[in-house]
Amino acid sequence: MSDHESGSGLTRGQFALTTGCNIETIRYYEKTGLLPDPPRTKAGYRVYSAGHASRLRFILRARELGFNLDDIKGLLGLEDRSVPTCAEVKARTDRHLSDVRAKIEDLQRMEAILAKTAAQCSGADVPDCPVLETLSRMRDRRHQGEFKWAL
Amino acid sequence: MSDHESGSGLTRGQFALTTGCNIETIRYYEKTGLLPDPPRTKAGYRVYSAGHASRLRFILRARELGFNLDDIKGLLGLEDRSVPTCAEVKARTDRHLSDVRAKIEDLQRMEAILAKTAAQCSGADVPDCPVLETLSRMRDRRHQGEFKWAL
DNA sequence: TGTAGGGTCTGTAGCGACTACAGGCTCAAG
DNA sequence: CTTGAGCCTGTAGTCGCTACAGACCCTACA
Repeated sequence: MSDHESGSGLTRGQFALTTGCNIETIRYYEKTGLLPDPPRTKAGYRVYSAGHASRLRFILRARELGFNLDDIKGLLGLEDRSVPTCAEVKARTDRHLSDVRAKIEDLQRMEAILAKTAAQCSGADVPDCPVLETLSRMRDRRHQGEFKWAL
Repeated sequence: MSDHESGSGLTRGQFALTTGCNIETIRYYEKTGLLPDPPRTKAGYRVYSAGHASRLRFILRARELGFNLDDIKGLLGLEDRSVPTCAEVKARTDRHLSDVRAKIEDLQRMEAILAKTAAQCSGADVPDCPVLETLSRMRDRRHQGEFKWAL
């Protein structure tokens, strides 16, 4: 780098490697305001330092726990003012936790039905199939719209 | 309807109401080939009949069990030829079932950590928070990229 | 000094499964 | 004949990335 800044700065590629985050994801987090715009070299190359790394790791861990990016902005205090209080964080976490539990329940319902019907399959090279039977006859559960998250 | 066809045809709105499916979703399923293009009145209005209804219900039930639209095309025999064999359906179902189980496990991991850390919160109006502590210090699990489905 | 190759820059499009809207047409009731 | 509801089409937005095109820059080697 003709442009080299004193010592510890990382390029985008190095930053991606050391944090284990996809290089394009980093740019996306900057665009959406989760990561601050890093300083640049004269040529316009980003230069990352330790502060960026610890914030990115925070974000990645929050994603691992299933928080969405808006939630993470809240956790980082990027929404209204500075660091949120424990009460605010707890409220957000509790909301998220109940979402997670609801998803688990939905998936367990699916799992039970799928396992039961698949177990009835002959596995033969014939068109008669218990799974298709189930899908043709299953009673409406009026849960439509509640399971949409599952894709 | 000046255009009325003999008896049992439904308009798009009626079809949406009786199947409980969003009106735009129906059009989307037609566009993507899951539902056949229905016949039209002279003015271009769609006319749905019993066959459409039972296929749409099949699709909605498969979605309730978490099958994606490609899977559903396969289940409906829209991919290669006609009705798939029991063996093919079972294979698809088993694949889907193991996806569902993997998602349940991921969510349960999240749930455990979230519940544990949220339980440590004072809930007070202070900036010190066990959740933020956890997110700042959590060990890397090297599961990055495996939980991405969860949003 | 020239050049080849890698890395970086920007903006934009694609994924899946919808959902929503704009602007126009048609239909039935009053 | 008007009014308002419903239908038509095409297109854009959602979320969290991911991938690409075309340009620029930087280093290493001949």
